[in-house]
Amino acid sequence: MNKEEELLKSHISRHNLKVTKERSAVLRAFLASARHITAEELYRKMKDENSSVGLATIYRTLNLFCESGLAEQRQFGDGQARYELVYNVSHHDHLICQECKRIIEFQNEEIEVLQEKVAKKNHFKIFSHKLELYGLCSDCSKVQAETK
Amino acid sequence: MNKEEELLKSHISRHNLKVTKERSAVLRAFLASARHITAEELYRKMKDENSSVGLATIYRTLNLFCESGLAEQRQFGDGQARYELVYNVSHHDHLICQECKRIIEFQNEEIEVLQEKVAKKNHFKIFSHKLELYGLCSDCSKVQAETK
DNA sequence: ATGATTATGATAATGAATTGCATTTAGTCT
DNA sequence: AGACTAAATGCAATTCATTATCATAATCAT
Ligand SMILES: [Mn+2]
Ligand SMILES: [Mn+2]
Ligand SMILES: [Zn+2]
Ligand SMILES: [Zn+2]
Repeated sequence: MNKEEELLKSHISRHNLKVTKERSAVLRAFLASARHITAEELYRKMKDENSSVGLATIYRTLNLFCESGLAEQRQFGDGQARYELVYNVSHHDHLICQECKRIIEFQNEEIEVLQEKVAKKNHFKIFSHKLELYGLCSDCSKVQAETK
Repeated sequence: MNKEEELLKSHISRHNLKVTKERSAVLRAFLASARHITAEELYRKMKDENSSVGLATIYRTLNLFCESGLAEQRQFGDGQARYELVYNVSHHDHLICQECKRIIEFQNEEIEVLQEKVAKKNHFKIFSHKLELYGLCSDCSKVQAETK
């Protein structure tokens, strides 16, 4: 049993929930898929692999992952929630290419410190934050330069 | 005719659109309302002031404002788009109180510079960004401290 | 194994936002 | 001013992601 499975099961037992084959299957598929996956994408992926779990259950299970601290939901502005593993993954923010939809992760401790400074100045207590940089990745910048 | 009206009318004529009483009314109401208003809120406000414009037109007009560079849309995670005047308003980011929903604006040039640095390191070209700090404002922190 | 409780799948419902369409309006050209 | 054309409006219908409902099935403590 891997760390992620352990975390989920501990959350499940702590809340009088039940371990089901669907939940295990969704966890397996989730851990095996690319970061920042949508519910619909995960649903299709599982269907393609002949392990069909209802879409409603995918949504329910992804929410469960978030409640357990295993995953977090992201909104990158395209109207679909994306989910990513955050357990045993260090905090990071995102660069989002508006052309190819690529998502690049980055960490910047200086920015984090400055955020706290801003909060302090405003007597504000930060619980979470969202920093997203939208634009063009290097590949797409090149293409655009060539085209014109 | 104020600056905002001028900007909008210039966009309108440049795109062979038309100045209508509805658009003028929405602009007036928008400029007179609090920052970060939702379409629904603006709709209600106008209805209350006996200047009823259809909700679809409110949406269409707010989109027009965004296209003209007068306003920008924000998503603060509650599932409803908010709009704010950005013409002749300097760039800023937001602190959002999860308790009372208050929105505090701040500017931090250091963070902006660091964002560019991150982008450069990743050969990324930034077109826009979103920095939101979620938590408790000073008032709500106080209440929470007293309650427990 | 039983039984209480939780989970699932299928489908309906929700809610913000957009769209189609018949009608109205704005702006331009006589 | 009147006529014409393109654009705008209101209303209802539609879309799309997500959640809720509910009958049935599965889990798990006893
Ligand atoms: Mn990430
Ligand atoms: Mn603002
Ligand atoms: Zn790209
Ligand atoms: Zn507050």
